[in-house]
Amino acid sequence: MSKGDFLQKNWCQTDAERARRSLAKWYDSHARDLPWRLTPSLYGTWLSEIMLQQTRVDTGIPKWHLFQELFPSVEDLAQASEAEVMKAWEGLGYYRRARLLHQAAKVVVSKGGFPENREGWLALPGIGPYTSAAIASIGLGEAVAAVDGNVQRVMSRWGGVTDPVDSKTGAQAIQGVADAWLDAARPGDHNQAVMELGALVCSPKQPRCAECPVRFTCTSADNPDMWSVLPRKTPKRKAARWDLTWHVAHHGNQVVAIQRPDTGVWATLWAFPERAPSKSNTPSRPLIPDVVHALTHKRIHARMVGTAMTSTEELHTWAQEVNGVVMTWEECEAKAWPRLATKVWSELKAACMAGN
DNA sequence: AACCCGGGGGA
DNA sequence: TCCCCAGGGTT
Repeated sequence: MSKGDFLQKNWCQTDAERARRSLAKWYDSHARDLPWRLTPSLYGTWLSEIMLQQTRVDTGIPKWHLFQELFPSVEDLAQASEAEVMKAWEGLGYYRRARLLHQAAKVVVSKGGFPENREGWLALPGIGPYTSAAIASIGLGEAVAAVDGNVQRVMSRWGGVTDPVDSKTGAQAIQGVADAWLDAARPGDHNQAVMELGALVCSPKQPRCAECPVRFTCTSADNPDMWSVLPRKTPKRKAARWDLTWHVAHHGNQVVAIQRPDTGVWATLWAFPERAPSKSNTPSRPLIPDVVHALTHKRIHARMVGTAMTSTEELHTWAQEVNGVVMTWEECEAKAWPRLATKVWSELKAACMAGN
């Protein structure tokens, strides 16, 4: 490191070492009893890290238990069908994670076991810089600093990093602080301690500086002018409106459903056609009030339109046109559907059945 | 570097 | 409403 770099920093290695020791002591008494920490395994750690990508711990816990029950080992996961994995993942979002997890399980089994270092993990589908560092440090004891959203927040505030954390210079600065903090003797506990600190104390709004174990070396401690603007991030576009219509062609207890394309929103999940039946003898009618469903980058205004077909044959003809499938409601429920569908499912079904 | 990809919870 | 969450992949 050059002399100029050192002078621009408002923290030094001694501060980082103090913070590390203080944090370790704090973590000993504040670590949460998360399920994957009780009987640690590479498989359980891997599952948790994939599920917790952009997902809150409290949201991930039930799914982690479900996967442990349905797919107790990486071999079980690899042998399961993609449909089974997607159904288990239903509702958790970012469905590509489930497919990449499944693909990675097959790779792991074909190679006879889990990777033995960070580089090996990084090569697996769905494993990036953060997840590889997390698994390697927690599961293999490799001395690497894992940087997630919590760490970005803690490090930017503590070290006074004002460059956007998602810019090249900002990311390098964050990595520099995280590396300086790293406890190479117990990197797994250390990385989890930093994240725990970010989740429990150094929260996005109203951080609890009075309870913070590293406040004595922190650039932003008790300084709202600092912590309120850190971490800085490049601005994101607001969600665009998406007017979506699902056409539910139904007859008796059967409907026409489609599997969505393998790219784009809700890839490979099941849904209803967005086109209206072309030659139905009966008029279409809205089944339920329009639904507003917010995604990160799309604000969906969904209209559910039903068409009562006059026969099962007509249902099949329409299914062929849209490359769909005729299924009973019960058969539909065995597939993985977007949250938009599951949250109105019972009303949708009732409205269709009432229209027959 | 910018964009895409879900869904939910807290302020 | 807005922001953020144990991010990764694609362009």
